[in-house]
Amino acid sequence: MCRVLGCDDLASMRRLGWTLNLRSGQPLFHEGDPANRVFTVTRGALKLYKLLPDGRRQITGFMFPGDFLGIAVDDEHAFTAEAMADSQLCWFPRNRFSDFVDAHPNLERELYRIAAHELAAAQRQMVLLGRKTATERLASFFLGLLARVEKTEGPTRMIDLPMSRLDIADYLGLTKETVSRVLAALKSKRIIRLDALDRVEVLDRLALADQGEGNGAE
Amino acid sequence: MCRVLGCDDLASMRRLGWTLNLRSGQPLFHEGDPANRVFTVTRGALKLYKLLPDGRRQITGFMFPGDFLGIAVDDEHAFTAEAMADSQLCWFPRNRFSDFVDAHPNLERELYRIAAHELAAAQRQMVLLGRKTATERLASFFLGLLARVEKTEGPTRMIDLPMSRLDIADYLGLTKETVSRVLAALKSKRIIRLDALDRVEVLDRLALADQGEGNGAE
DNA sequence: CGTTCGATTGAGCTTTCTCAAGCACAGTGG
DNA sequence: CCACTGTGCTTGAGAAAGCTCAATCGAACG
Repeated sequence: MCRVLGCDDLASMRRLGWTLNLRSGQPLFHEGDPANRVFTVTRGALKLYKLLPDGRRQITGFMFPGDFLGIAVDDEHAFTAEAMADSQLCWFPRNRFSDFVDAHPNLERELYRIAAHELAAAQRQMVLLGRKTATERLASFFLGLLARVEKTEGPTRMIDLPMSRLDIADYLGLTKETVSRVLAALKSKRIIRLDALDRVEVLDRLALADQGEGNGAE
Repeated sequence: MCRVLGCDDLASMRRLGWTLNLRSGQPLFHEGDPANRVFTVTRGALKLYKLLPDGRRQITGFMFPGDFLGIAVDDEHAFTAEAMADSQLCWFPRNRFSDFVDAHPNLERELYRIAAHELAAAQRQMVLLGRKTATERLASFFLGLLARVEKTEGPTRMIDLPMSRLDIADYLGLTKETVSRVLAALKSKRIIRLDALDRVEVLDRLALADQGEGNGAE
């Protein structure tokens, strides 16, 4: 029904997939759940997060159409996945997926490639969380989203934000209030414009890059 | 001469490996360098880090004997690797390694498994960096080191710290001063003892776990 | 319209950082 | 054998970034 990975020679896999729809706010699975399926996002947007026992939350990533969701250790989900907007996914039973992977060495390699990319992204996020200021975090966040949009849709200055301020805060290791304040500051400096609450226009990408990449003195 | 991965059926690979020695403080490679080799640590300890243009540093991980070092995107290193103590590694040319992997499907799977584990560790570190207090970060750090030591050497209360306070700080997203102060606090609470500057004894593992896992009110 | 919920703004506070001084230990040379 | 020196660690005091709590705003929806 739908494809799970981007590999061109995997079209045959489409026949094995089921479709699943999620309403905004609905969880796909929880941290600790047995990971007996693998997914590809086909529509919408999800957030992935981990919770501390007292409720503090860290969002470890956002998923958009085309993203693969199924890397797991010991067949157990390491995070919760929840729809931020009405979403559609394609899924396979994991054991069937494993069989399929066994039969297709290229797919194994593709899977590894995806994991390596996610690892590199996680390392960049560690730098952000450990060492960047609030302004730098927001700037990096927007540049990352922009790069992602432009990869599929070509050059643009508009970014859609399917996530709330709280989600952004929990992704960047800040509070929603700080996110609001930094957005206000970036607006007043004419670096961004808020077309709507959930839609940002990047007015000055160079200034944003300056702020985002830790070039020392502003 | 030495093995790169833990897979038992890969003993034959040992014949392909070269040995490399590093003095404490010596870099193995830098972020951005072409990644034309893969490594396994056989002795010593390394730190992996990324720098911001202005010099701020985030250590993304530490490597100990048995650890594999070679996951890369686009054959480029995403971080710098530097010896924290005199170290020994085993290495292969990456292209030869790739050929070998092609010929051994199990190895490909093992590689994926390693990447998945590292990704899970990176996600836990994001929670630490984004949401934990200084005390919680140190507690989690010690518990992680302890678990790692115990995995190979059985139950113990002693942890060796081959890294400096600055390294710990740059791993936990703190300053060396804060690390020192938190250590002093944990000492005065009789939760840990400093056998030497680079050697910690865990006196009260439960208290450490309480502090480390975000159980809210202390 | 009134309500609701997320976003924004404000004020004061806390944690952690910064800067600076002091300490301890290892290595060196008198 | 012991001062001397360098380096990393610790401790202190003040500053700052970001957090908390609280009030207000504003768009969406009945």
